[in-house]
Amino acid sequence: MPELPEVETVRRGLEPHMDGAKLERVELRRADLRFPFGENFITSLEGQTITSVGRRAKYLQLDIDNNLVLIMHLGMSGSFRVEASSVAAQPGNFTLPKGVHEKHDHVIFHLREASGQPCRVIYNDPRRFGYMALIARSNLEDHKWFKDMGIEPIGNALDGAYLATKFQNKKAPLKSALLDQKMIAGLGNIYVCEALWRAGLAPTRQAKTLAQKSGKPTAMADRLSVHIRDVINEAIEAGGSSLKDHRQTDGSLGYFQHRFAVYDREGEDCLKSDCKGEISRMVQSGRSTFYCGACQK
DNA sequence: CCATGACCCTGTAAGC
DNA sequence: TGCTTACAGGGTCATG
Repeated sequence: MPELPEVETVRRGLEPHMDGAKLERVELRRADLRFPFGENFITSLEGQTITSVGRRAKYLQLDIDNNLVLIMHLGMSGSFRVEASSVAAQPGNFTLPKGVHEKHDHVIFHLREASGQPCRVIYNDPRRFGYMALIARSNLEDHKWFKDMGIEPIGNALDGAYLATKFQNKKAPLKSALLDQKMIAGLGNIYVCEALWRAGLAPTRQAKTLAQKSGKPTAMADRLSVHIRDVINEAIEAGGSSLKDHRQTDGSLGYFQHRFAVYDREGEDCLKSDCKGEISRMVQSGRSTFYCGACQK
């Protein structure tokens, strides 16, 4: 499910329950996801308190009060659900009703929320492309997953000048360049397609054609940067996209998929006013690209 | 440097 | 109804 807007939606769903919560028990229902859990995964977490629930690109980052960071990546099919009591916790030994294991529930965090309420956070991942790892806070920036990571697509760092500079000598197709996490981290297949359509730029165009010889940003690079930021922000506001029934942590559905202009719309009419084209599908670097051949140049 | 394909794993939908 | 195939939001690795 996970591009940046979906991961951010998950983060916002987890934060009220996990920020300040104590990890009373960590239950692993198998030895690995995509990678094995570290040997000390459980013992490093149990009894500790979560001090913040953050995100970098498509990675969730939970700060633990023993100077470790719990990194969680959702892969293609990972999701969380929260089981919390709706009634105020009673003093003493209040506990949640026994939970029901669903297929592909792999990790269960048994929490005591900052408020004192008991809570379970359950990670489910049919394809197991997701992963979790503990990294020392002091080594985080140097870790292989983060050291070459590009800028966030939302925020001030992304503008036409950044794109023009980064793409200066890039012969790769624009679509591939935008998927490169070393350029912009967190952009995935869907939102790249959507941003290119909004900007009226062909996914096949060489990335370097957005950069001027002088190195100054072109109108195209400016336009693209604006549309990337807009589409990501709009998707976050909409609670992400609910493909394949992916749900938010409270079980509700995001609805941004209803606003896809090109993704999964092969053969349908282009939605740009005055454009008579229809949406095509092609494969670039092994992934589907959806685009309008008539208005994306 | 770049492009392509295989791979990790399971579920779903389409086609026969 | 069953079987087979293609495909899916990510990311890494080997190969040419």
